[in-house]
Parts: sequence; structure tokens; C-alpha cells
Amino acid sequence: MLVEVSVQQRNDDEIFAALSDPNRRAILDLIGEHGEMPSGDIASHFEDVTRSGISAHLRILRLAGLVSERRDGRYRLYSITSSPADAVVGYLASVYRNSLHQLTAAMEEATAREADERSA
Amino acid sequence: MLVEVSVQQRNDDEIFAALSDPNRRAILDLIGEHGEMPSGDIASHFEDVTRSGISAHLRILRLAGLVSERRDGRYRLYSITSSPADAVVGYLASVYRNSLHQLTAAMEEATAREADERSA
DNA sequence: CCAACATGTGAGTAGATGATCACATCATAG
DNA sequence: CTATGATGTGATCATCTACTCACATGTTGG
Repeated sequence: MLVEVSVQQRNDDEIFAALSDPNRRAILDLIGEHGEMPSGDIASHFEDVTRSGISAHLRILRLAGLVSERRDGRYRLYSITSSPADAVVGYLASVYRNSLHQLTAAMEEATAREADERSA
Repeated sequence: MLVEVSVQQRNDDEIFAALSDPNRRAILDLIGEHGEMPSGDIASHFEDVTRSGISAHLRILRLAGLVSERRDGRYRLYSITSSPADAVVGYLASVYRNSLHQLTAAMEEATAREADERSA
């Protein structure tokens, strides 16, 4: 069990470190909105970072398990991986255990808003 | 609206940056578990970081709005602030909109587990 | 096979960051 | 008031990190 915790801890490190960079969060936003997309397309949305930089970011996101890569010919298509979010939510749930209701309220609101947008 | 978004963005930057450091997350864990506690008590739980270092970490957590400070005599008591977690959950909900159900499931499970532990 | 394309990678660099030490501040007990 | 305790802060330093550039790798069309 202790080992599991320690492994989980290291995974947390990678995930939070990956999320700490604004450009990486922007990449996640982009992929989340457009769905699966190739590295080059992602890079073309960034004026201040070269393709190389984006490639490095994608590597970090991939190693953290936040995105997954699929090769199609000369393209590498990136998409959002959903499971790691559980780790983040789990962490928050543990720290904010005394105000979990606020978290669930936020989640429910977000879910409702999403459902609303979907039906619109 | 754009201004609001930009402000929110900057707040996100601070929050995610604050959460990116393992020691700061450990501090949050500690405060979350013990409830309100003074700076020195927090520092005494860390072998590899001096009191000064912990103090600097607390400053970052405070500026990010993740903890709040209350002065009582010569002590400064720190406690968890709950609202900023909403920002994190909101961000995750936006990126993982296509698998929100997984997030809510994780939240519900966490809530249930907590309620279970509470009644035990 | 070869040229053009899509992308990852290694070297190198400027800037951010986490840590310490020494010191400043402020509260309190005597 | 003065010594002690609790804590924050400025200077400094080593390390990490997010870039860029040049190059390597693998793919496809002709």
C-alpha cells in the first residue's frame, strides 16, 4: 500500500508539473476543443513558441498521461486522456475534504452547464 | 468579459504554479488534515526544508488564495481556503468536457468514501 | 530512389525558482 | 524595557526549465 501511495505521489508530481505551464494548459484547451489533432496544427496556434517547443510540451503532457498519441502516416495525432483528471480531483478531494460539498456543487454546475451547451 | 477571462487566467496561473511544488502540496495536505496550524508547526514536519523555506511556500500559497492567514499573538495560523479549488475543477471540467461523467463519478466516489470515513 | 513534409531530439542559453543564511519585525513573559 | 520566541524578508546561489536552432528520423508522392 505504501508503495502504491508512493507511485501515486510520483504520478501526481508529473501531472501537476505538466499542468503548471500556461502553454501546456493552452494545448490541453485546444485539443479539448478541437478533438484529436496533429502536432503541427497545435503549434500553428502559438505565435510565441516554435514547433520544437510545442513538441517538447507534448512530450511532457504525454509522459504525464494527460494526452495520448496516435501515429497516422507522417502525422502524430494527439488527443485528451481522461483518466488522469481523476488523480487531480482525488487530490483536491483529499485536501478539501472539509468542504467537499463545494467541490461537488462546482462539478454539478459544470456538468449542467455542459449539458445545456450540448442541447443548445 | 475578456478582461474577466484574463483575470481568471492569471489566477489560474498562480493556483497551478502554487500546486506544482510537491512541498507546497504536502503543506496543503498537512493543513487539510490538522486544520488551522501555525507556521512553525508546519515547518517542523519537514526535514529537508528550513523554516524560511516553508515561510516562502506559505506566502505563495497565500497569494494564490489557497490558504488564509490569521494572526494570533506571535503566531500566524494558516488554514485551507476552499474556493480556489473551484477554479481547478472548473478548468478540468472545461478540458475534459467530453468525459465529464468520469469526473463526476470520481467526485461522487470521493464524496461517498469521505462520508463513509466520517461515520466510521 | 529522391525531394518535400511532419515531427522528435540534443546542445546551448536566459530566466525562473527553491533553498539557505543572516537579519528585521513584532508579540509576550518577566 | 529587555530577552526570548515566532515569523517574514533580502541577498545569494545552484538547479530546473522553457525556449530556440540545427539536425535526425521516418513518411509519402512522383
